[in-house]
Amino acid sequence: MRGGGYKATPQRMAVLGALAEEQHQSLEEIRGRCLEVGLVTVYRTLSLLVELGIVRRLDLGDGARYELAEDHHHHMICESCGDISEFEECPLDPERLPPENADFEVRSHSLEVYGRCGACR
Amino acid sequence: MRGGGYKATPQRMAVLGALAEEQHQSLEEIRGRCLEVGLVTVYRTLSLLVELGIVRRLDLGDGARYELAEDHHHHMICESCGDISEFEECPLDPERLPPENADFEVRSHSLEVYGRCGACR
DNA sequence: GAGCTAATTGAAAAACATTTTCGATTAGCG
DNA sequence: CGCTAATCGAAAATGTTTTTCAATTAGCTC
Ligand SMILES: [Mn+2]
Ligand SMILES: [Mn+2]
Ligand SMILES: [Zn+2]
Ligand SMILES: [Zn+2]
Repeated sequence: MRGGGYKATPQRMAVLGALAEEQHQSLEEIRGRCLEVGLVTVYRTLSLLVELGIVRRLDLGDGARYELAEDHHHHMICESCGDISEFEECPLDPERLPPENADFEVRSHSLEVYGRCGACR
Repeated sequence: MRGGGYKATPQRMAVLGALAEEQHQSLEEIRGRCLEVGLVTVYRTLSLLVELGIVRRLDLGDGARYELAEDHHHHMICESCGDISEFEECPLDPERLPPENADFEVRSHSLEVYGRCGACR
């Protein structure tokens, strides 16, 4: 973070701290964990962290959510209670990407699985 | 559409016509293809069509996009020019879903592949 | 440790996106 | 041809994100 000539401000530390407390939070949830940081700064800091690759932004249909960009993983989303859980084992068959005949250089992918979690069945 | 007690209004037909012209359009793009339909009605009609399962809403990070809900397929998104292309062959290994030890009933999934299209290399 | 400066912050305003309201219109039915 | 519940749309309300700009400050220099 310092490397890029960015200042380590208390606001940025607070947002990072909020992100560390829980994955997949909305901006408002993050904001709730660092009320001393101005709204504009939360927006700006999240944009910056995403830009720097420190944070990943998720679009799961109910507005943006943010998570610390750790290892490659995927999400299971319960359509009943909205719970989001993670899993690491990538069920993609690398042989089949890119698809046959497609002239495309694959850089990354995102996979979300929808259904019902154990608690909701 | 009639089945559910909904009226087949010219506005709804126009929005469906716009959707048929191209996949993955934003609301504003759809609106551009049926200027005779009021903005509020475009919002309402898209919500209704999504509700009815006729249209699918995509969240690819740059705002909502809509497509006629045809067969199951996935998307390749060019990070350079933004082009979105489709492919049908699902590269998921069904053996590996749900992941081991996960107590989750899989209903559906969405997969997006990011990279560079042929034209952008 | 004090001083300097470019980076950062935050309150207010602006811009943009979506939903609600409610009176006017109309598709579909008899 | 009426009737009526469904639909439409302009305006207002609400919600979200970005821009502005004056005040503050982190990190560097001396
Ligand atoms: Mn995650
Ligand atoms: Mn598609
Ligand atoms: Zn659940
Ligand atoms: Zn491209």
